[in-house]
Amino acid sequence: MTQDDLNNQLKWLFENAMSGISVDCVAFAYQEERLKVLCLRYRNTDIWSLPGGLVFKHESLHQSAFRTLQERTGLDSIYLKQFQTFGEVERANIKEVMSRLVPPFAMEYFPNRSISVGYYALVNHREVIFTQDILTDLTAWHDIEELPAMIFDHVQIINTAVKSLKAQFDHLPLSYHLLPKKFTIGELQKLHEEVLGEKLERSNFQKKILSTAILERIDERKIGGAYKSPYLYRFKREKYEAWVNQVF
Amino acid sequence: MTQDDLNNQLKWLFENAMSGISVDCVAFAYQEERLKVLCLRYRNTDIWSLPGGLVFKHESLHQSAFRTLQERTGLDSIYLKQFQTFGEVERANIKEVMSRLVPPFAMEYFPNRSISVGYYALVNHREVIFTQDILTDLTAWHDIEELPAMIFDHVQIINTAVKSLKAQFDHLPLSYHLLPKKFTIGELQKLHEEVLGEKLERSNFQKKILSTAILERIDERKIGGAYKSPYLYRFKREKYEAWVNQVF
DNA sequence: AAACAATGTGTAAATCTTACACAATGAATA
DNA sequence: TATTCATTGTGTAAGATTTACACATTGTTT
Repeated sequence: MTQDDLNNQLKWLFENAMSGISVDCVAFAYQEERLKVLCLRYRNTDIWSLPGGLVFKHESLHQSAFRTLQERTGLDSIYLKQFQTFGEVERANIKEVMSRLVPPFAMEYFPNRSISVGYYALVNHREVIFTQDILTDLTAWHDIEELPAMIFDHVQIINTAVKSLKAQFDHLPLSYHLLPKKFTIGELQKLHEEVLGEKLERSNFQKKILSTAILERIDERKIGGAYKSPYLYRFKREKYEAWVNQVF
Repeated sequence: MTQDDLNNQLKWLFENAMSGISVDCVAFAYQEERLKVLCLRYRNTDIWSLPGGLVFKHESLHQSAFRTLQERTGLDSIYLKQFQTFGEVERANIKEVMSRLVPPFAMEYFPNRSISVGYYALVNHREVIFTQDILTDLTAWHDIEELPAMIFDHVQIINTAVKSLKAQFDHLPLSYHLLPKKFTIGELQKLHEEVLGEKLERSNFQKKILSTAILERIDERKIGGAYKSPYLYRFKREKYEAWVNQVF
């Protein structure tokens, strides 16, 4: 990677993208019974950021968010939801931060102010294959309670995304995107408790979930766990898709 | 208004505002038992649009939405809520539409594509004093079921705003912004029915509303109505403000 | 003065939520 | 191998909330 390469890449990017606007993605995964967020580390620093970037002139906001995450994770099925746009004047001290992350000659490309459209994504971390890019050298899942130092207002963006996720989680079968294909009701309950931030009563949770009939029991039990082996379930494709179409 | 005036005004505007991004406001009012939206008519045309415009380099998105509505309505107390950002590539055929609304020389200022951040507002139409600007000659309330021909995707933006309003109306005392200071439970119920799009059972509605204790009964009855005069109520300031602070 | 429709209040039925009980299961323990 | 035991699956009663409807009250309408 030479200086010319970076220069050409940035030049091309800023010529083909809209100015003053970017998309940031809060990609959630459920790993080791905790909610995690996908974060990127800038090369040779301990400064992190959300995946995201400029919007090409020929792509929609949604397409931009999808492309960004696809490049990072290799996934081609990602649940994406726009949740808020961040437009405070001082939200991103671009010049100050970027002067520490890119070579001086590249600074001319960055604007004084940028507005960020926030999307949250739900992904199955088991299917993710990370890819790095020109500016970053590490991609990692971070517990939402233990975030690293992040640029701009990215911590605030994450916190807002968590609130939106909480608010919508009850109504929608969002667990579909976070759990493995087969799972137990206990695992599903743990996920709900983690997202909602409160304990749920086991037997009532089971009845409530099963009464929606969106799950189907598999003729197979979870082995290797402690004590009695619970049944495994999976989402019913028809039911799930009916819901997707209903809410658009 | 000379051509020079318009030219100077547009030149100044595009120099001092961010490019490629705008704010559009869906201002709701409750008038004659119907939900209405504030619309603007372009001079010498029958083409309408939402109030909104470019974001100045020194103002936040929220400030921009507030300024726009304040200039139009004279109000200095407006409930504002960002609800969605619209970023489809083809959402606004700017060149095509603007060529019919402004003189040819002004066309150079308009970009090919613009992203719109949508805010909905709740206003008390009784306190509104309309003001026109350089491009528009009429400001009017339109029933959300009978919208005029509008530019770009403004009809879609309105429909999305209505959905957001519906989704939030149950949880929040939004009626506060739409009703006069004093009102009857019957009037409040009509408003709820209009927003939610369904009939509500009278006596249950009354009990539910009063059980929240956010209203206080005034020692006064509504006169001039048909048959028995109902009590008048108003929102309790403490209760309402407690809620505002709680939700931020 | 009587009729009337909207209003204020009450209540029982139906539904949903919550709390807890208990037997079944199969891994853990001895 | 037998016993223990935490987890799981299911049931049920109490409590809370929602829904439907009844009825007396009120001030206008006739």
